[in-house]
Amino acid sequence: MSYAGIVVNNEALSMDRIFTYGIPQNLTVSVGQRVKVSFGQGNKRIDGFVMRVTDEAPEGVSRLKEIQSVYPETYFDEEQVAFIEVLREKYLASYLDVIKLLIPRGILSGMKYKTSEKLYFVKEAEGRYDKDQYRSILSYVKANQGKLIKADLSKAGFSVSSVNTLLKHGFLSVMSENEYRYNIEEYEEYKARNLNEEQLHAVEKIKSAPGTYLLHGITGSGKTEVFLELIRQNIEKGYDSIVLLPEISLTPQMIERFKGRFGKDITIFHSRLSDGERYDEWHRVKSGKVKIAIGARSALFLPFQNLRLVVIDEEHESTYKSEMNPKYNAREVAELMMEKQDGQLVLASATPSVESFHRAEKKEIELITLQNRATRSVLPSMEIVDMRDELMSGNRSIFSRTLLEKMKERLERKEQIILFLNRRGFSTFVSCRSCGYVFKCENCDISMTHHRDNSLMCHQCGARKYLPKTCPACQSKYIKQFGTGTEKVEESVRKFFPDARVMRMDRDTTRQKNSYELMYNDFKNNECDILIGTQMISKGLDFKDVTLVGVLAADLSLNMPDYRASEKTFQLITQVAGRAGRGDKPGEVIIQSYSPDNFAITSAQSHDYKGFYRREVEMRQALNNPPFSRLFYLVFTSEKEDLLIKNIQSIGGVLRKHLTKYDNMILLGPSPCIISKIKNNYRWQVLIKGEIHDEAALEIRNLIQQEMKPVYKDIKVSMDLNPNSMM
DNA sequence: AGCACGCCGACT
DNA sequence: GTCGGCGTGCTC
Repeated sequence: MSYAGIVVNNEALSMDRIFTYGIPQNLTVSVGQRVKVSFGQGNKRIDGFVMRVTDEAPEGVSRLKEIQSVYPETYFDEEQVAFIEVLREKYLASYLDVIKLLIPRGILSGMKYKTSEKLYFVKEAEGRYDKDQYRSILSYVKANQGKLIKADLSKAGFSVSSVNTLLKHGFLSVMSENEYRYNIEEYEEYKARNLNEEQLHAVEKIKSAPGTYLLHGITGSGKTEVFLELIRQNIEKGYDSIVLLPEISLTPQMIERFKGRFGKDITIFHSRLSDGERYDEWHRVKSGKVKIAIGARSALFLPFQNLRLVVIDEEHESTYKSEMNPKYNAREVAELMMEKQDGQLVLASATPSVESFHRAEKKEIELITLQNRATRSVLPSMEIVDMRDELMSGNRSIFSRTLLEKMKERLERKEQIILFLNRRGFSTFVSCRSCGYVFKCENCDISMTHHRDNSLMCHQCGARKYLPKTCPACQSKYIKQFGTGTEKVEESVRKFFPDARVMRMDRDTTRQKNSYELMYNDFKNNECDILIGTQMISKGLDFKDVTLVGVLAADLSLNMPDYRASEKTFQLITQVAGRAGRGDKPGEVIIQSYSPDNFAITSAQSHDYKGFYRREVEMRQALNNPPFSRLFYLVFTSEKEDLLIKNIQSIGGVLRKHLTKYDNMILLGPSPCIISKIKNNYRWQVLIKGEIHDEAALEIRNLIQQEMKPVYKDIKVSMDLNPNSMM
């Protein structure tokens, strides 16, 4: 008898292991297949996935059960089992979590192909069927062999019962065909452009050897053309390619470009697809019909057979890190995949992450630079406006006088304006309106958060102090809590320029399926003068008439309680500035700030990535932040606040003791999370910082699971290595 | 997670 | 005696 090692579809923590089932004589079972088994005392019928098949009987198993049935499809092969194991350990996830990445969503709920019954002509009318109505149907079907279904004939005015008669007597036949639900919209051909010398050099370099490359190209330097050429060459060799983009960059414009170049042998894979569409795209890849995938992070797991190229555009974007289990980072996973395949991973950005650039400096990955704009347009001129001066001169509005003046000018000249305000979800900080002083934690270099009892608290280490009545730096009384959103901007713009056509683009206004495209087209067709938006407008948009970009509050991202606040600010300003002056007319950017001397802002102003990077990396090193350390972020949640606090304190003690066995690993907290309660669940956090290698993280995970066993029903734990955000 | 087993108190 | 309430432990 053969045996199968099976991961069962049960989310429970203690079920995360491999169970052995017997394979009955009448079934053929192989690795990667989905099977039905009975499980537990109740013999509940559940699905499982085959991880291995052996002839050796399992040891120490008293009651061996047999597999009941097998599904036809195979979701992974033996090689990928090792990959599943690696991801499971690296991201502290379960088998099931990882397997779910590899199978299209909707599979577990039994998704099926959508089939359609296509009609075929068989023979000419004869005998008592030789009548006009039959002959016309037959000739119509003959002319459209295999293209029509009954509904089409009905629409064309034929009688469906006559069609049925012809089918019944063998004049017509039907064949059911799988119908793919992918997007078959029309697209214009996007011709290959001649690459300039820099671009050619980049292509040559990348294709010369397998490995990871960091493609650092200023905005407008034509990185996309480099990808397109690499993909073309890859296809020529019969290999597959994946291009990952942040969700917000999957603009119609970008999709047009890829489809226009490579036709329909491409899949666009993102979160807006329905389960059915996702299922179909997955099968198109699986069956080898598709050689290229463009998509968000999850596209990385499409079942390509010969994947040799992965491009991660805007590699600095945080969306490549999953917030859900497994909390994987697409950059790391892609690298693992390409190492195994001897393929190439291209990380591309105008503003590379500090982490990636640091790796390039250490020669772990190869740096390739594109220094010139591909088109003849020049980089926009950048001006910083000190908002403290505005306040002193009695201007309390969101707009500086300079910006207002420039806006007026553009409106008169019928040029377009983009106003950017990075009001992302949660953010509160306290700052002095007169001198720009921001209350920060002395230990952590992050902004302190204002609490209702009028205290300031550091949510990283738990330090607390009272909010003084006057600014510690300049004694002014103008201490204010900040918070302005795009809606308020829209209102102000309408007040200042009642005749201007204004559009606001953020998560609230683009919720509906086509709203993004509609707004995009309106703006493109000059049916709008001023576009106000969040991150969403910071990248990918290419409008030739935009000559002014206003960054309303550069400080918003700068004062986030996050060690990457400066990095994010530099990236955002640079990206959004890149929207200006893409056509013939030169662009101008106004950056409004209360801390105009901050190096993140001044470096962005002078288009100086290297300068920014140098300063930032020094600070990271001084504070032992990544990339010089790793962070391990643990969040404990419970509805029972007192139970949570009691347990978190003891966990804190146990952890602190455990960490003494490592050098250079410190524990911050326990402290309440920045968002201290979500949906009636109280949240406390612990942050471990230091040289946390994967094994140490696993050990810590196991220790915590052990410690939390008695209260596992009441307290949930989330663990994230190298988290994106710590809220 | 879900189910069975088993130990204990309350009640016919 | 016996019904059921929940704590404990196992699931190939």
